[in-house]
Amino acid sequence: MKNANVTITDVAKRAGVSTATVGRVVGGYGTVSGKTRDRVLAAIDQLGYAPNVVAQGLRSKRTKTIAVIIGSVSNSFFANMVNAIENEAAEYGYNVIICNTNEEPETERKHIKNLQGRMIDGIILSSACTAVSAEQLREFYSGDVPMVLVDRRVEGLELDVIESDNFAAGYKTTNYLLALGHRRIGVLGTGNYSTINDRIAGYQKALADRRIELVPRRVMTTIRRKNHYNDIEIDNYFLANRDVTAIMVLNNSLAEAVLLRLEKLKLYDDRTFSIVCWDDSSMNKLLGLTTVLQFPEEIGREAARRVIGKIEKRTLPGEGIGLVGTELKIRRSCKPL
Amino acid sequence: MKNANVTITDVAKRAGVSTATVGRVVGGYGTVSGKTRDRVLAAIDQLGYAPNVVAQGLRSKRTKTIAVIIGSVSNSFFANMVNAIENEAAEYGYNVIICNTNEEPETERKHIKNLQGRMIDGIILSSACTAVSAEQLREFYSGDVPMVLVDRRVEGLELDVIESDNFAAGYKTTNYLLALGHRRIGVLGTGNYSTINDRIAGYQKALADRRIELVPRRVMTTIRRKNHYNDIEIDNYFLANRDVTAIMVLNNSLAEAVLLRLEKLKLYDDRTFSIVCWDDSSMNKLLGLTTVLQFPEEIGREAARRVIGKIEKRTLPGEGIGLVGTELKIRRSCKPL
DNA sequence: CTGTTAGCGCATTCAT
DNA sequence: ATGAATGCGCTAACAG
Repeated sequence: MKNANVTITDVAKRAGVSTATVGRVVGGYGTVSGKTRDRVLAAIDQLGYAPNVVAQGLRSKRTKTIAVIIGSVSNSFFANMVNAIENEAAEYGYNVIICNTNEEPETERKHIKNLQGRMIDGIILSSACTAVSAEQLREFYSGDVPMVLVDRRVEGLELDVIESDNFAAGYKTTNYLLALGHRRIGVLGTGNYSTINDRIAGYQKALADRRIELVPRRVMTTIRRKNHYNDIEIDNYFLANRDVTAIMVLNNSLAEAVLLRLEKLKLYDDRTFSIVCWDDSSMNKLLGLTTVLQFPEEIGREAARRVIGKIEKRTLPGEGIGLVGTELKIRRSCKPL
Repeated sequence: MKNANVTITDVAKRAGVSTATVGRVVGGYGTVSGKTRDRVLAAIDQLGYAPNVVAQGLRSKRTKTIAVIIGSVSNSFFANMVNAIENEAAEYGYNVIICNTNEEPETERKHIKNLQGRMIDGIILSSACTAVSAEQLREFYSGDVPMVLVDRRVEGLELDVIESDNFAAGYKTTNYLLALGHRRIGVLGTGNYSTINDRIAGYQKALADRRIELVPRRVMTTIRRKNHYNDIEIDNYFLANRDVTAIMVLNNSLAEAVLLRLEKLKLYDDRTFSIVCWDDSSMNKLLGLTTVLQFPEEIGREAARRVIGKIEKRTLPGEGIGLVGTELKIRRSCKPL
């Protein structure tokens, strides 16, 4: 890549004007006569001048950069979200820096610390922390840099959040299974994030609506150890819950592990029960799995607009939606009882 | 996030030394007495000072940032690669900016143009361009900024490349099918990238080794229109190639489309032929698809080390491997004839 | 071993 | 409408 060696001074010399004037036409502020503008433009073109964003940043405190902090870009939900963020940001001339936390609060802390010195204009955060103490809060966020939360809420962080309507999703999915006649419905999820908790809350509400007893052992939310799942735990769940006739698997990554175990246990082949998954994939399509579709692209797009709006202190068109809907895509993995 | 408002000057005042001295202890260069170092360190700690990377960059021409230019982070191969790049870069204190080209050379051009002014230290590029004219080449790259290619080679760009050994993969996969007794083997792929071409070259070599005739109609490489596949084209392929007994699908994204069509056409269910896919996924595992595994993490890791090595003009441990091996994961989708 | 000084490229106030 | 001058926060000579 060519280096940005040609500076505003070179352009000024070439055009026979001062650097201030060049700055005016490049930055589009102040007033410049048509004639000099043309001359400057010509010089810029001839020299192939591109403004040095770093110098601009140092001077103006704006680096046209936003950071996205997520668990991992390998997660397809985040990948699609980041993709949308990047596309949207590019529209507005922003670059995006990605930071993987691997879902470790400590790594998240490090990234934020590192970002301190980078004069980032804004942050989009899907935090690995489920709750933040007052003290941490100060370290994490003191209001200088615009920040929006995505996908998950964080207790103690009063910030804009763009997230799926997880409660509604859990509620309508459970109702769908209930309508098919299922009464003993299992739930498997991972982590203590608001996403999972909201979905489970929706599930509970649906049961309560029909005065159906909630059996705690049917809800399991801790099946992970460092990015891979514990097969034994999954097996034990199914052994202890042979009575369930339907299950909801709240994570896309978990679904694969569960199905693999079910195949081993010869449970899924027997069509012993119905199953609903979260987040679509080629697997879900090919296997005909009924799936709750989220729209990470929409969440990403909106999050990008939201931060950029805050950065530029203006309202971007379409801004305002914090809750993004979901769709229950019915395929053939749920049967009436 | 807190802003990086406390500067080197504040620290200097606090510690009762000059800014130069602070710079020395922060930057770890020059010589500082133990006593003053302690005083500076204490001041830094008290003030919560973090160096302003933007100012550092402007001054030292090093922003500790590398850019990754890819088709899309939504592509799981790239997502895993980017993930590894970010992890590795973080180890060395670098941030990574992602740029999606959507596989459009024009968008790629725009990103590179934008990057010009950002004082990026290095670039990792998976180009949407299959060949670059000498003129374009000059615009793209003049050697000032270290750049390495990943996944794909670009004709006319004499740069380090980190890629899968696609030729070997195509060769061994074809030989595997030949060993099972297949003689009429179909190939479906997308794009004119070196990846696809190399795999096909391996296929051709394997056939030639056994003096088996190459039938052009069995090789199809143009089934895409703007990120989605043309079902009719896929159907036509299979109608025109009813005689093939095995197929190799060279793209992960294409595999899904192909399987979906096969399901519709009732071809796969009939076990009419054997199938090998590229790049693993939950679908491949659940469906028992024999798959050529690539290692995007390894490619990403190596690419990161390579650019950083070039940036810092030193050799990082383990550096040097440009060709990353693949693994033919045999499952149950290929049957002897 | 440490301080002084001079920019890096640009935006911006103050003159003119 | 335009130019001169200043400084953003830091590094790197150069002195001492």
